[in-house]
Amino acid sequence: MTEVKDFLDTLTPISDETWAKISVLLKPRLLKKGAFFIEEGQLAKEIGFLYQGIIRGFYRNADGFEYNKHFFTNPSFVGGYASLITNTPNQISQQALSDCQLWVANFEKFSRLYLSCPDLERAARILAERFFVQKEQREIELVVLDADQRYRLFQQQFPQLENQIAQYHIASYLGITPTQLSRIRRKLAQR
Amino acid sequence: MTEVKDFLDTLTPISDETWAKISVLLKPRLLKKGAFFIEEGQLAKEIGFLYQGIIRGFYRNADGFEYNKHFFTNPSFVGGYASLITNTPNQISQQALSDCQLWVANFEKFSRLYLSCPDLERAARILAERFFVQKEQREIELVVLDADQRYRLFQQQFPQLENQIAQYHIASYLGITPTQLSRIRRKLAQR
DNA sequence: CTCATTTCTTTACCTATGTAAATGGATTTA
DNA sequence: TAAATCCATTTACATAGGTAAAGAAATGAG
Repeated sequence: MTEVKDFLDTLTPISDETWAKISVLLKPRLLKKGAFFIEEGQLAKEIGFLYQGIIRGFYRNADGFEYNKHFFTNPSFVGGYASLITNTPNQISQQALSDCQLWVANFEKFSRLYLSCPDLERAARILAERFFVQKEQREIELVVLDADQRYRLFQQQFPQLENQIAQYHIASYLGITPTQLSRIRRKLAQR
Repeated sequence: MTEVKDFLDTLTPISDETWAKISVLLKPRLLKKGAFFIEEGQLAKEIGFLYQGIIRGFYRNADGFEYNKHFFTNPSFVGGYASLITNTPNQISQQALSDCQLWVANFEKFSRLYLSCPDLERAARILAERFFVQKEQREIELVVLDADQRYRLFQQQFPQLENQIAQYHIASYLGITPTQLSRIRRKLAQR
């Protein structure tokens, strides 16, 4: 479980007492490629820590249209964050794009520790702040950049991912169709 | 200053001791229509609480292109949140769209209170979580909805705002040009 | 009230991207 | 190996939205 402790310590130092309380909540879980960690429409109950593998988080509407919001690569927290926080049903799903290994905890128990562990609540604050900063950045990119700039940015931000996942997942992350991504790739290759 | 206390209490109850420490940091400020609270390129130093007026937060690139990320209406915290958190220069600016009244505090002093006031750090955590949820929602809307659906959503979410600010500010919030917004408005009016 | 400025709308044209369908390569399954 | 499936690419066409410029309407200053 050292993966979790190390990650938390990068946010803020976690005391041994706090870590003792956290660690008893963590259970190992394997997720086979294609399996879901969370699905839309359900109330999220668990928070996960991905220490091996790739997970996509995506929005799916009633027509079956899918938009890949994010690719999670280890190390990273995963889970229906908005659902956990607001206690409303998940709008998004998370699915393994490779075989994955996680530590999983009940979020209700986890977040109850905030009351007795200010250092953990601090870590949670810092994590939420970082999530916000990431989302704000993504928002700007979606509006200000066109699709081929977003594609090149994706290549920089996830350099190892392009060969590991399907093109249509990348297209979906960029907010375009596989057709358009193919056009962009052709144009870029012509130089 | 009760506006600030009341707002914090909606996040989590704030003790009298904590409030005493916060309140000495707060200074009143007037912002005339058109004035900036923060500007891009600078390091943010202050956090503000808007209790009267309208402020736009926007991104501006090197070509002068502007994208209105958000409209702040009272009551609301304002400030270069990402800049404050990450201690990097602001990417965004915030400008008064009407005469505004704020309470302003030095963020460094404010956030140092987290160490001695767990209830304030809790409020900060909850606020960051809410900001994240808002941004995630906005991201989905930008990708999944087309411009006229986003326009109708804007009308619902800011019902009082449409008559108070310029069309081109709304267009910029929607991620389109005033030309396109005008086309959308014409089409909607024809029904 | 009048003139000047700003904002909104309209038009013509152009581009990025979507849709649907066909093709061919790659991978999986029988 | 053969068949079936999945995936990336390509093509033709349709549409949302951008750009530039002009005109109309609203706002503001003197």
